[in-house]
Amino acid sequence: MTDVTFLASAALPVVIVDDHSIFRSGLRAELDSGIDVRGEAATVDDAIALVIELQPRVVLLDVHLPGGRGGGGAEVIRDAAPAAPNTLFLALSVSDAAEDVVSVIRAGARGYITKSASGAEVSTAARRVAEGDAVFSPKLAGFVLDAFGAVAGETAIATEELDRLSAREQQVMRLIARGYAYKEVAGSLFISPKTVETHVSAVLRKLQLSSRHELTAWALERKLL
Amino acid sequence: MTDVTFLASAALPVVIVDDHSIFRSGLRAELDSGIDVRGEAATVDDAIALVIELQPRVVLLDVHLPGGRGGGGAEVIRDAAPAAPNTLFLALSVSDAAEDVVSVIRAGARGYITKSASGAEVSTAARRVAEGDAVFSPKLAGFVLDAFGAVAGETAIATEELDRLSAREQQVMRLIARGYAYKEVAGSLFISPKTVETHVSAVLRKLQLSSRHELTAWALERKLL
DNA sequence: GAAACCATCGGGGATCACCCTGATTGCACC
DNA sequence: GGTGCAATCAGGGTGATCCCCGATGGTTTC
Repeated sequence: MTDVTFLASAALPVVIVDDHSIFRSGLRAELDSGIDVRGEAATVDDAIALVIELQPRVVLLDVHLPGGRGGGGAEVIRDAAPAAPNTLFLALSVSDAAEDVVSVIRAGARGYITKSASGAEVSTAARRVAEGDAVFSPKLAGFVLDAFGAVAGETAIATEELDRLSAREQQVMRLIARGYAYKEVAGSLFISPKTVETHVSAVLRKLQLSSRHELTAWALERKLL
Repeated sequence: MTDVTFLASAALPVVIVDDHSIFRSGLRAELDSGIDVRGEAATVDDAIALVIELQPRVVLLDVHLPGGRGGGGAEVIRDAAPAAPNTLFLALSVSDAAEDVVSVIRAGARGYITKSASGAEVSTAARRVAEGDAVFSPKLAGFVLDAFGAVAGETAIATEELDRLSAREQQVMRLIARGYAYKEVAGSLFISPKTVETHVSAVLRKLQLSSRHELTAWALERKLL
């Protein structure tokens, strides 16, 4: 999609949600001609009703909002999105605190920019969200990418301590760490509970742990489960 | 930062890395005047050397590349980035496979767009990367956001369930999840082991867990320890 | 072929974990 | 002033956990 087809297409219908009326009117004035502000709301409840009524393409959504059940912008997304399937949400906030970003992104926002952005930048961001893009302020980009990298790269590596356990001991260890009782482990490995006991003792001794609870924590830390 | 100051600033110095010469020349021709292509490379080794030599602001980097140790674009980032601290990498690829995206993002790329993008789109993406933004194609935006939500959201959800526990119960829960025995918890909180038992029972019931092992796993998953 | 593991099994016993049914105090809400 | 909840504690019980002591047979290693 090129800029030409873009400018030639109809203006982008948006709704502004923010509890500060001065900010709303400033934003309305600063947005460029490619953005068509269809409505405004100042509280969680008003915003939900307005979004469902107007079905805008994009909602410019403040993160901190009064009303509703105190969920702020995230609550608006959760409640309005099911009834507005073609609406996308772009979070606007003065804050770049991790918990704010997390809550709205999890709720389904397609972007997050700070209020220090200019009208032109917000306009561009709204269009990009409408195109399906994810938009983040420079400050947050690194944060999001780090989190993404963390979830994508969780492949635990070699553990020298693990090598000290025999194959059977490792097998028993994994089951014990998952919380299975001696009897259950015995049943699933077709051996006696007493044998399981012996293996567990060996595992605890070799790993210098003192209980199966520590074993669970040990295994979880190393992502062995 | 407005568009005006942007256009007024010097052209953005970039390097193109791709093993297809036709694509390189097409990209060079299609990029707008705000982009200054300083050089091109076709292999991993050439790319590393060129990036270190020219220190461009942005590298337009193909994901699949011959040469090096077979690491493709990710290898270029890993080897060149330490010696080019002010250089940012924007991945370009025909593929939108998860593993390709993951490898270059983990290596440190600040964006990932598919080769179906127009020259204007690549130009804009390069400028946005230079500003510190994270750029993703629409197709990938959802993928990245999902992954982000997955890793970042558990802390948010945990608080909801956590609120169902009284202050004292949370206190006991943390100690139990760390593997302390009833007696130890009792000693450190100056209450009777029997009271600890009562609290633990309440915690397990409220969280719908059946043993302290599950509690340990529950707490670790939510990074409460 | 002895030494060093590994895997298998058992008895006995001390402690721990978990559940049940109680109880008391204090605090807040209506 | 009753109703509810959080926090404290107790008795009694069942089963699980963990350690001690053993044992047998198999493989690998030197």
